[in-house]
Amino acid sequence: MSSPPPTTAPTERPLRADAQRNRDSILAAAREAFAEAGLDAQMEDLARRAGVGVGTVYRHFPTKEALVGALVDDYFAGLATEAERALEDEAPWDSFEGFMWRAAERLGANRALSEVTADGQMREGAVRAGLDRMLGELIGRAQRAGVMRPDVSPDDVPMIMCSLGRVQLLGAPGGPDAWRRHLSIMLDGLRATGARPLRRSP
Amino acid sequence: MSSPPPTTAPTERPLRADAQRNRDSILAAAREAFAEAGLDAQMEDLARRAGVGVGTVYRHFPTKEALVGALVDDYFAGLATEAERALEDEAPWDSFEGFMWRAAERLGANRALSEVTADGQMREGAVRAGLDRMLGELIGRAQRAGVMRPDVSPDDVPMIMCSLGRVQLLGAPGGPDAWRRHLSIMLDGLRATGARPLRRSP
DNA sequence: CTATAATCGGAAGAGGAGTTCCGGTTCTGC
DNA sequence: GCAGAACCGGAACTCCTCTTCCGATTATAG
Repeated sequence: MSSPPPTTAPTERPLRADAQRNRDSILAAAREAFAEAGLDAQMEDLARRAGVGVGTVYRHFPTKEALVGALVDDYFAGLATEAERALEDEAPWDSFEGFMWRAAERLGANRALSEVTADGQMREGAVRAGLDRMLGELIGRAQRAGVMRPDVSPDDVPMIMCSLGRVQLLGAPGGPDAWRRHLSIMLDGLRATGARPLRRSP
Repeated sequence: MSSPPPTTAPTERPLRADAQRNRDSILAAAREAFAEAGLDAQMEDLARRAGVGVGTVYRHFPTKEALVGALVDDYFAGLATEAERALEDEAPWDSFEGFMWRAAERLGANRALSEVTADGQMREGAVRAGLDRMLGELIGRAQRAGVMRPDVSPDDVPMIMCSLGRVQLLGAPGGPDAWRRHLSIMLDGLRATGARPLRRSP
C-alpha cells in the first residue's frame, strides 16, 4: 500500500515470494477489518482474515498503528488524485464541491478513517500527499471567481472533513446518509451568497 | 448532579453524613477529571482527586459509565434551561442562533462530552430533558418567519452538535476556536438566504 | 457510651488487547 | 538436492484499567 505494485521500498532487496504474498493478504485483510470494525478491529481477527498468524502480521508491520498508517496513506493518495482531477475541471465552484463530495465518500467508506480524522497522523498524511497546495488553488480559484466567501481558508477543509467523519459514525437520526445533509448545509455556508463574516471568538 | 441539593432520590432515606460528603466530592472530581482528560480519565485518578479510595467511588456509582451518565444528564439539564431561555426571546433567528452558540459552549467545556456526542446515550439524555419539543418549536418559529430554510429538521441539531464536538477535540489547524468558524459557517448554511435544496443521496 | 450497621480504602482480581518469542517450516542460491 | 537464511504460527507474556472484596473505621440510635 502507498507504493506501486511490488509494495517494497526500492532500496531493499525484494521479499521472498511467500512473504510478499502474505504482506499483500495482510494489507487487504487490514482494509477490510478496519473498514468494518473501525480502530477497534483486533490484530488477531485481522490475522485470521489474512490467513496468517499474528506473528506474521508483526513481522511486516511493527505495530497496529503502522497498519492504520498504511490505510491513511492510501486515503490521502486517493484524495490527491481527486484533487488533481478537480483542478482540471475549470468550473470554479463545481470543481471544489465535487472534490468535497468525493473526499467525503472515500472517508465514509472506511470506519477507521472516519474515527481517526481528529488525529495528528491525518494531517501529516495530507502534507505528504501535497494536498495543501492543491486545496489552496481550488479555494483561491473559487474565491477569485466570487462564488466562495473570501474568508474561507484551506485549513477549513480538514476541519470540515473531520466533522463529517464524526457524522458518518452516527447512527439513528438522519440515517446513514445524514452526512450528506451535513455537507450540503456546510457547502451552502461556504458559498458567497448571503454569507456573513465568520465568527472567531465569543 | 441531576437532582436538587440533597442529591438523593426522594424515596430513599438520606445518606450518612460522611457518605453524602464523599458523594459530592466524587461528582466534583469526576467533572474535573473528565473535563480535562476526556473519557480516558481513570477511576483511580478520579478517586484521588476526590480524596477517597476507588472502592468508595464504586459504592456510589456502579460503573464508570454511570459517572459519565451523570455528566451527560447535567449537560442536558443545562441545555434545557438554555432552550427555555431561547424560547422567551421572540426574535425568530437570533433565539435559535443564540441557543446553538450556548449549547456549543457548554459542550466544549468538557472534553468527555465532546467525545461522547456520537453515543446513543446522548440522544436518550436529550429526550429525557424534553429538548426535542423545544428545538422543534425554535426551528418551526424561524421557518415560519422565513429566516430559516424550510427543509431543516430538528434532527439536524444533534447532528450538528455531534460534529461540533469533534471539531472541539481538534488540535492544530484553526486553533482551539476552530469550532466557532465551523458553527458560523453551518449557521449560514441553515439560513434561508441563497440556500439550495439539501442533498440526500449521491 | 456502646452496639451495630453503614461506609471506607486500597490491595488484589479479572479480562482484554497489543506484542514478543522461538521451535518448526519453507524458500532460494549453489 | 542441500544448506542456510528467511519466514511462519500461535501460545505465552505484558501492560493497563475497570471492578470486586473484605477487614478496618466511623457515624448514628438508644
